[in-house]
Amino acid sequence: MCFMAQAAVKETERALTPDSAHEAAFQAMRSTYLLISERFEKELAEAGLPDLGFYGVLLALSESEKPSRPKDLLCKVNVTKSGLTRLVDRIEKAGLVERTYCPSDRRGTFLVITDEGRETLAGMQPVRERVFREGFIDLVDEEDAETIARVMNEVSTGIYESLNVDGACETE
Amino acid sequence: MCFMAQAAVKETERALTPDSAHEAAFQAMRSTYLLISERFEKELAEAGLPDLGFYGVLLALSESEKPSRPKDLLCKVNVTKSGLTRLVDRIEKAGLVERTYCPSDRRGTFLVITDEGRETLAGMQPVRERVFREGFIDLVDEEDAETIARVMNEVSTGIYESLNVDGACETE
DNA sequence: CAGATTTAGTTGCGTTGTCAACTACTTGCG
DNA sequence: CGCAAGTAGTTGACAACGCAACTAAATCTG
Repeated sequence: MCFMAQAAVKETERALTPDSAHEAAFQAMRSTYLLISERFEKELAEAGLPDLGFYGVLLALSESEKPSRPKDLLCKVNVTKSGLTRLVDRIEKAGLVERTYCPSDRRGTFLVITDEGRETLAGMQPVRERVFREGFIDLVDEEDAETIARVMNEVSTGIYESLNVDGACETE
Repeated sequence: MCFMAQAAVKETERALTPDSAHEAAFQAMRSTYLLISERFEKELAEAGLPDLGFYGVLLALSESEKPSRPKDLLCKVNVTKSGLTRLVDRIEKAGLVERTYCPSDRRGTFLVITDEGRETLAGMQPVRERVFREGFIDLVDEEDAETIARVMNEVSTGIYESLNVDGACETE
C-alpha cells in the first residue's frame, strides 16, 4: 500500500530534492484520499453497510437506466472479474441485487437492484454527502478545486496515453 | 474500494450539482492515485519485488538512522498491527530484514535491514523514480504541484482536526 | 513495592481479493 | 456452414489483511 514513506516530505529532504513540491503534492494527495476513504468506509459500516464495494456497485447500478452487466461495472469498481463475481454474490445474498437472465447475450447476466437495495443506497447517500462535505468540500475553496480537477484530469489522461493502457474504459 | 462511480463526473451531473468541481477534483485525484500506485506495483513486480508493502517497509527502515521498531512503522505503511507482523514475516523470510533483540524494551523488536535488503531497495529506486517522473512530475508543472501540496496538506490536517483522530502519528 | 492498566507484538479465524483454469456462449474468417 | 479465437462469468486454490484474543513486558497508582 505504502508508496512514499512519510519521511519523504520531511524538512531535510525538502531542501535536497528539486522536485519536492511534486513529492509533497503526491504524498498529501495520497493521505487525503486514504483518510477520506477510510472515514467513509467506517461511517458506512456504522450506518449498516458493511462493505465499501457494496456502495460502489449499488451506486453504479442505480445510476444507469439500462440494466447493467458485470462487465460494465468492472471499470467503475476497481476489482477484477472474479472479485466482482464474489462481490455480487455477497450483495445478492444480502438481498440488495438480483441476477437475471440476459436475453441478448446468453453468456451474460443482468444485474438489477432490488427495492431493498435502492432503499439501502438511499440511506447511505446522506452519509456520503456529509463525509465528503466535511472532509473535502468545506476544506477546499472553489478555485483550488477547479485547479485540482484540471490538473488531475490531465495527469490521468496523460498516464493513460504514455504508459500503455490495457483496460481502457469509456465513461458511459 | 469504489467511492464515486465514474458517472459522478459526467456532463449531466455537472450541471446539476453546485459542487461539481469538488466532485471532479476528488474523482480525478482518486484515479490518478490508483493509476500511479498500480503502475508502480506492477513495475516493482517486474523488477523482482513482488509486494508493494515490502517497498514501504524497506524504505522506512533505510531512512531512519536508528533501528526501527514495528510500532514506529505502523503510521507509515498503512496496515494494522497484525498486518505488519505478517508483512515483516514475509520480508524476513525473503532475507531482506532481520528481527533482533531490543534491549531497551523487551516487549519490542528491532528491525534491521540486511545488506540484501538494502541492495534490493537500491535496485527499486530507479523504478520508483521513473514511474513517479513519468506518471506525475512530467505531467504537473511546478506551480500546480505547489498548489496541490498546499491544498492537500490543508485538507488532511483539517480532517485530522475536525473528524476526530484515533491514530495520530508524529512525523519522526 | 503490589496490583491494575497500558503497550508491543503475535496468532487464530474469518473475510475479501487475485490469478489461472474452466464452461458456455458469441464472433470472425476460411 | 464450421471451426478458431475471443468474451462473460464462475470457480478453486491461495495470499493478504483485519479483528479480537492472547502473552509478556512496561508503566502507572496508591
